[in-house]
Amino acid sequence: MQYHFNDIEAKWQKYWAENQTFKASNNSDKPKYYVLDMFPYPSGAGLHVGHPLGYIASDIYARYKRHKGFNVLHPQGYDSFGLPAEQYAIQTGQHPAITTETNIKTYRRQLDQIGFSFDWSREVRTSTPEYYKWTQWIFIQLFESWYNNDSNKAEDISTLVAKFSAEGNANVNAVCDDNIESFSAEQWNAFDSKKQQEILLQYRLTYLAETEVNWCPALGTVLANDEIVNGVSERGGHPVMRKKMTQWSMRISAYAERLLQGLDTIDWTDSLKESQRNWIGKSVGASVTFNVIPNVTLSAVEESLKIDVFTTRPDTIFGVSFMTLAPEHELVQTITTPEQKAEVEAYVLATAKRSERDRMADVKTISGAFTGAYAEHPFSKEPIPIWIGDYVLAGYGTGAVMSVPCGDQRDYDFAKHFNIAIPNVFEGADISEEAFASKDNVVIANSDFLNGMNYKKASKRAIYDLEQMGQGEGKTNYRLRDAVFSRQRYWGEPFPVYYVNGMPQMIDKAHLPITLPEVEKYLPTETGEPPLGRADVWAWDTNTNTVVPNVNLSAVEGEDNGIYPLELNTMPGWAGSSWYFFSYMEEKAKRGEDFASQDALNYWENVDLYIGGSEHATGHLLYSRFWTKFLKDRAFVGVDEPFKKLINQGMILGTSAFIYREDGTNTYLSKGLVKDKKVAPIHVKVQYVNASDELNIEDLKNDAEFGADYKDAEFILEDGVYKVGREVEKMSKSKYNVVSPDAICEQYGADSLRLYEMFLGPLEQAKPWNTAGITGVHGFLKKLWKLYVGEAGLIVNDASPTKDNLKTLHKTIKKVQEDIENFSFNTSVSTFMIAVNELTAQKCTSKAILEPLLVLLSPYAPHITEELFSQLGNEGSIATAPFPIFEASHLVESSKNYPISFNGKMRFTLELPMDMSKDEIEKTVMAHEKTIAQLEGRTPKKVIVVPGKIVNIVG
RNA sequence: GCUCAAGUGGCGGAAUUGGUAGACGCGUCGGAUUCAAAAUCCGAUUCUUCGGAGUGCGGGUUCGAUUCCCGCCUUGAGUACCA
Repeated sequence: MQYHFNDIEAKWQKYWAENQTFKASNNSDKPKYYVLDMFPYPSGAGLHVGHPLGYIASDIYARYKRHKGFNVLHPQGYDSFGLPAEQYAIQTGQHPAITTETNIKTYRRQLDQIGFSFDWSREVRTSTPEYYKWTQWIFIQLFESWYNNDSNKAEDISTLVAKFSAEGNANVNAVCDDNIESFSAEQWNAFDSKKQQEILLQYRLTYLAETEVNWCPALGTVLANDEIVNGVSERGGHPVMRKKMTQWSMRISAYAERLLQGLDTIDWTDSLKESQRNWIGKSVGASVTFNVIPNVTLSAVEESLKIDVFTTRPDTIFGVSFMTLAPEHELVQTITTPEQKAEVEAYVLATAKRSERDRMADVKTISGAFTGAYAEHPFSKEPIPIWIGDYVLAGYGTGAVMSVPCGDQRDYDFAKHFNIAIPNVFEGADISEEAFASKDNVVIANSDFLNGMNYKKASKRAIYDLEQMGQGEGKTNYRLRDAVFSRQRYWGEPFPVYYVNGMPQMIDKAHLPITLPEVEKYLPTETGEPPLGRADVWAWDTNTNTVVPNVNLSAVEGEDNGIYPLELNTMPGWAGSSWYFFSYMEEKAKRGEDFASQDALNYWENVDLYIGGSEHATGHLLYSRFWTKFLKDRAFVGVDEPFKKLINQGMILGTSAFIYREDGTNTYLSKGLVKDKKVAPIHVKVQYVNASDELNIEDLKNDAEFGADYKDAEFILEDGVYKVGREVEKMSKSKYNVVSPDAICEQYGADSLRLYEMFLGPLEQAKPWNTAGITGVHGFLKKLWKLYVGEAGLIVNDASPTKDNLKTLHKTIKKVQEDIENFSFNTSVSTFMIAVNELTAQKCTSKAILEPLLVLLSPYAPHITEELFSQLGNEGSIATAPFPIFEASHLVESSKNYPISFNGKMRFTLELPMDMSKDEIEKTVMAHEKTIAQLEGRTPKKVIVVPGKIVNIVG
């Protein structure tokens, strides 16, 4: 009987679906284990062999945990809101919901054929109203919350209102907007409703603000910082510029410290934690206030102008010889003297013209201008010239720095360039060539009361004195900015928000979801409003609590018919993906009444193992942590971190193939003939190239898409064949190097694909795909089959296992278990190959060996093992069979070479039985030592055995 | 520039706490089977001037280093005028 993998795989996939083999239960005596993949965006191109890598790894782990007696939750779903579907809709007019549905069908078919043990009863799609109802609900919860620094958590906005009406805002310690005016309880209670709403908005965890955003004209939308790569949009590579817009923002900065601290409690890779740490960018220092010295211009405007700066080096405050403001700083116009006005204005204009990208690319050129104004040093009272310079960024800190040229290289370069004094405040430091930027081995000098102190002591003292004078305070700064939450797109979650007198109002939970309206086109309106502005029905009727046509909006000023405009923006891609892992905790059919049932949340807690790409380090993974912490603060969930352990699978790369067209001709040269000739390398589809890099010219000429281009082309062969060039690149449709899992499954089977993807190399490493190698693992599966099934059928019997059989089995159990727990799936594939080769050589037919071997292999190759398991006479799925227990006694070898050392010096090795105890080894070696000592005419020395290592003889 | 990860045959990659480097697979070569091929099976395969040399390069620790330490080089990823 042959190994008919296609039949076997189809049979068992059907069996699993019909029997709901992998359906997880929300109550069980078994311990729980939650294994999650980052859910895919269902793109039109379908899956290529790179996509399932992480899914295969997590599936192996999930199946292993089931064998180990865990109640495993292993769900899958789709991140189905997104830009590609919308862009496709703009081009074709096809509704994104329809393309998304089509794409999901393709994905589902492709996932099913690989044999994953997903519990599909819990599927999530972020674009369905049943799901985004709760995304909208979470948004409302954020709106209804503020961050109390005293309790260090988010609280209901009502506690803030209570404080305001009882004592005003003087004692409120909240994370909020800058420059909030202070008011008393009396004032608060006297404010009208609109004023109160405006103030509260400055405290809410999601708030409307006029912010400078990254505007992408080509995409017609704003982008978050993590959606921009090298100054262009991550999707499409379009230019991005700065623009002021009123946008919803998420006050993630409130959680900066907890997001940082939380990293110590989770099992993620160091590099990923490091990325998040850098992104959060904590720096500890002080804010220092400099008073501007009044001059001709200023006296007319304001007497007591102040400039706040942030510094990490308050210890060097006596080294300040100038100040630098960002050209965009709000005080620049005010403080500039008439003599300097022309120069400063020219400089500000020149900087504004340069794009963000130019400014980033050009860090070498030093430029700036003197404002003519001076500030007073808080301690020495010396006048300090105030400059502007584009090396100071408006967006970080206060947009102003105290420049200490002796201690900061950029200040140093600036001072040298403009001939500003560089006072040295470090004892023994040479600053003739460059600044002394180290914080270690610092002794402060020329600094009055700070002299002789180190960095730590001087900083502390400087801060203390500044605080006493009211000229500054200790301060921690974070790079993490609040996240813009509005997108000018159609295919996203609508906000549950309408506006009364320009103030946002939340729609009550009872009336959610607010579903996406139909629009004719998916482009922004002619007046520049987001696509939702095209909807005929997009206003909120507070009388009926329904969405109604916009035409009913009150037209006459002062009239109020209770119908108001709805928010036109939609939420960003990361909204739905920031909480989907909680939604899986309940079956689709049982969702609805609550965002997730408390029982389910309490049972599953958080994700035990999360597998996905590292490209989400500062996006999805940070936002999910933020929302989880928020939901925990408001007692909606019980956990502080969403993902306990995280593994980043490496990318599978494609091997592109090139043909070489000689310049100016229609002639293509085989690779070896190119030499010095001028040629243009052109990608060709990899399916037309065999394992020896030989091109099938006929197939290429018959290609439906490009065949015509080559009809009249001449191909110059070498040794009778056309050889292509090869290059390893990212697998991508545009590089024609995509290998589809469908073809692999058809030709070799899903089990071969699964084994081969694992065999390719370490999970976390990037590695090139090479289809030729799959014959190795496919051959292994055939050998495995032949070990169980002969010409006439099953050849497994009840023969008792030999010592060698047992040794092979138990060494395999040990290795495979270790490998799975360490996520080194590649080496266990080798282990299986060795085991099957050994058992074949041993002519093993014993069921006592061959049945446990199937269980070991079943996470990797679930179909063939199910089939053989069933042929061995077992009822039900192998998935629930217990993992075999390792017995060390079977591995005892007859002897081993022990290195013997004298006083740490290696002298000889001694062959001793493997199972000898420590005492016995010592005794045996001692006997040898006595003999040697007698020959060498000395007294014998003491023998010490270091277990597993070497035998030491000391004296 | 900074941070992190990694450098081992023709290729993908193995090597417990430092203990016989190159497991396993691909490819290549040779053989068996076959009229022939596919498929299958068996053997060889780091280099070598046959002395040895060898895990990016140069040092160090050790009886012993792919593994630990120091200094370089290269590649990949992330980040960037962060005060």
